[in-house]
Amino acid sequence: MLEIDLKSRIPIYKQIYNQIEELALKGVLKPDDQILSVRQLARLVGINPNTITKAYRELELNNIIYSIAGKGSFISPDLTLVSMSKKRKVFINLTEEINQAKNIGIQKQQIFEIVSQVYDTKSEVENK
Amino acid sequence: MLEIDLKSRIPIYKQIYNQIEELALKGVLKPDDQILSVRQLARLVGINPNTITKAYRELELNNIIYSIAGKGSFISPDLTLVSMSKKRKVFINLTEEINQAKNIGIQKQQIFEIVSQVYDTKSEVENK
Amino acid sequence: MLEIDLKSRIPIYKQIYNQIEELALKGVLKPDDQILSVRQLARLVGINPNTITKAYRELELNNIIYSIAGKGSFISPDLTLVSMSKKRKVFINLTEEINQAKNIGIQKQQIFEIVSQVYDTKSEVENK
Amino acid sequence: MLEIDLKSRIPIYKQIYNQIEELALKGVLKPDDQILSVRQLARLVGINPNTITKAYRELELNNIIYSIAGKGSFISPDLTLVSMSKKRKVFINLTEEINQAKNIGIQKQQIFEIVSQVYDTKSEVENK
DNA sequence: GTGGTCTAGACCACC
DNA sequence: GTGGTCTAGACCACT
Repeated sequence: MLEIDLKSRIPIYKQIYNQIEELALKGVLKPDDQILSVRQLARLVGINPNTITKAYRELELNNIIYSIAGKGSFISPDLTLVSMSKKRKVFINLTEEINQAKNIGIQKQQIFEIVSQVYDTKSEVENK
Repeated sequence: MLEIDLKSRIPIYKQIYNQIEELALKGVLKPDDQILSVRQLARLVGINPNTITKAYRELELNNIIYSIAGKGSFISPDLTLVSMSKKRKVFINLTEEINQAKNIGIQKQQIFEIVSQVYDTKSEVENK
Repeated sequence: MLEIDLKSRIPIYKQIYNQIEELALKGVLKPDDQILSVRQLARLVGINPNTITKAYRELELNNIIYSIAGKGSFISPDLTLVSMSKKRKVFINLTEEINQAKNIGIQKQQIFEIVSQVYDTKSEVENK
Repeated sequence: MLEIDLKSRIPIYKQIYNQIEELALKGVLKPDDQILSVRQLARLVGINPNTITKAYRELELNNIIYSIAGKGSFISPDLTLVSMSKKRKVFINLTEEINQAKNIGIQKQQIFEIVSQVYDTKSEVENK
């Protein structure tokens, strides 16, 4: 289900966060789907459960999953809201960065190349 | 000299910042050139001097201009350093943002549209 | 938490900036700690919220804090980087300023006095 | 009279500026003393006259010398004013830098060491 | 509630 | 004249 790169500069908990978020926002995981428990996932990917807990905590803070004590963790039902607000953020940030690029004289064409390069390579898990 | 869009969702001070940065980094404004005073520019574009001050302050913090109380504001002499370090940052951030956009399912085409929208805004310098 | 001297020739926003920077870089405030909101701090020290905003803005531009509209302001997680690059800068600038002082005939003793004056200002953290 | 370091990162005109300023502020050159003409000094130190001109122009702008067409250049009579305002600036900058040093946890003792190091080495011409 | 932006108007020191 | 600081009060979007 998940791929962890132990050598990456991206913290492991963030890699887990990003992949679950992506699966949820893209609809692979449906609302109210139960996801693996902290311990199950920890065993599966061979990572300390505390790290998984940290990822789940952040996912819960951002309303991507919800956890019920004694039962498990589930995908939030109101993901469209999350998705919308996240999309808005990305749009704003992207516009800002493109503006910066324009300011220093980078050509439109160069940006198209970066875009193509990102979209035409395998999925990366870069996030912030 | 500058064009302000009061209806834009980009803050006024940021619009001013962007345009002066662009003029400076592209070399239209030369090192040690004096730029309009806070009050002059405020009168010219019809907005509050505090808003101009905010833009100038930010420009100064980023070493794009320097201000001398009682004398005026001037283009920094060492813009190549700014430009170099900025170029690196912009490439990194841009790639990261595009990656995020991809991760949440935004299509390549939509990004091209944002790019075009930013680049096709009229601008005094955009004539190459 | 903070002490403001309204009669000081150092601007209020700079006093606030300095004290929060000091608390953050010395590790009293930990990464991701939430700090007082603009309005809370304004009420606490009895000055205008805009002045606090100015201090926080500067702290954010220098990556010492980060602010999220609607949530609050927090200590940056990557303070070691800030601290490192800042240390280099301070050493260079300090040496340069001392050199200038020497060049215009200021005595060593006078500089020692300034240093003592700055360091012997009461401060919550100055207890080592 | 003057020492020029062609390999220094400090611009030659600035080196000349600094040394004449130092001689004037320390009283080695007295008010209304005539200094070498641009051409004389250029020949003496083996530098292009344009560079000397630039140094003299800045000295005149800062009221350290005054030039009379056809007669030559002279040390300003009101150097105490210059000296005072320059001293004030240095005091302010120095205080600011020491504050910064304090903020990142540099000890008083370390600053004393830098001061001693600067004062106990031969005169440097560092300036900004 | 939060931070972000903007205005209007004031006073200061420096040039 | 210049930039720098500060106040008082307003509106916005987001949580």
